[in-house]
Amino acid sequence: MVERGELLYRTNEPVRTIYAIRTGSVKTYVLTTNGRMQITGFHIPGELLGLGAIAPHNFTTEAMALETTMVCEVPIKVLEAYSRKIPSICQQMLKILSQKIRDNQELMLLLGKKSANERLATFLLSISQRFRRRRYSPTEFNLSMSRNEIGNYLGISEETVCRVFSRFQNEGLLATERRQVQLLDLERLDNIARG
Amino acid sequence: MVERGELLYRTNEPVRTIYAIRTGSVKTYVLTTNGRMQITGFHIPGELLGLGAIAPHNFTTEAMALETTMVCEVPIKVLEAYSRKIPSICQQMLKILSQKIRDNQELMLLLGKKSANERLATFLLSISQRFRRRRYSPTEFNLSMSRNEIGNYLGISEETVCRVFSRFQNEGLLATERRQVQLLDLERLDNIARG
DNA sequence: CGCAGCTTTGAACGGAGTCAAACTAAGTGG
DNA sequence: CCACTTAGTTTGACTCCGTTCAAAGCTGCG
Repeated sequence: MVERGELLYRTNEPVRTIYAIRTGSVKTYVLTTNGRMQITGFHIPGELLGLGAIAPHNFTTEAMALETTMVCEVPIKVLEAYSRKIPSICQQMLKILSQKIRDNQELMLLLGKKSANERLATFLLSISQRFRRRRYSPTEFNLSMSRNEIGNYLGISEETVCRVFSRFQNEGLLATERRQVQLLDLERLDNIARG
Repeated sequence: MVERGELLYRTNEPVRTIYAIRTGSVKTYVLTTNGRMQITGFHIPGELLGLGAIAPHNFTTEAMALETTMVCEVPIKVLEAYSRKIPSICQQMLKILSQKIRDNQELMLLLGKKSANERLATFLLSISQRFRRRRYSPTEFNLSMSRNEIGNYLGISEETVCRVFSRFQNEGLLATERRQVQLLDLERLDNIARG
């Protein structure tokens, strides 16, 4: 159980456990030597955290709770014990790391090649799809992260995030009241996201 | 043996073999549905290609030779056979995927948070370090990729790449004649790269 | 030689950043 | 319970970095 703003782990810390999110949400990010931050992911219940650092043995990212969050901690020792008994565990872990690589590739494409409109549309649809998979409403949800955090993640300023939200609202693509969002035209959002 | 411009593999193709580069160089990239491209890495002798796609079983990136390149192909079957005999192979693969995730995190930081100057300085120093590790000169080398490809990788236009090269040359940080580069002040470049 | 591709530089434009200010919601403590 | 504080959101005005468009120069190859 961690409160908003608390860290699950920090950069360079040895990896002792990995985390499964039960409730709440978490952001992960990397830091430059001079303190700049790039958020690399937002994580919701059902997702695993920390596996990406399992081979270097030290965390390369930091994880902070966006709200009160319940996590299930799995000690590395336990994981190793299982993987000796069941070799397919290693296959599973390869699969999870592969998925992470693909997610990162998508984010790089966004950061390197997309406009502000395309970035926010992509972001909202990605949230929508993850909620759909978990049987939450894919069109009406509450964002647990601030405009600032969205902007950081998407590589744009928080003001630009606000402006794009306003534009989308004026064009009837969505309705938003602070962090409450209702997607009104998924198809058109999809067209924008694809560029 | 592949010639400049030839593909080692393409997106969605099933993964039958992975590749070790012997000589030459290769770029890997992801594509959007509408054909935009983001280069995700340049690869030099000694590096492995294709492992990132081992779990989804289909390539998510494409790999193209930047020049005449010799690769050693390792069939997945062989890899699997070994990994049944030697479990530590799986650990090795986890390590390689972890490294790839860290590389991608660094690139995301660059794409999301760095200026054009910082991007090119970071890029040149990264090349420099990789050459140093392979016992090539870390200060004098020949780039195998075009300005256009550098720009695509760094998320800036080819013209901006040219302009930053010119700036750096005027400030005595490096000397460049087309693709031949000589780094003259690693320390100052490092300061720029850190931002 | 002549062409095609790559590189370089200039000029003008524009999207997003920055700075600033008004507004809102949510705490917090008296 | 309410005044006050604080964090977050929104909008406007201006600026600037990097893009785009255009043109000229260079290089290597057929």
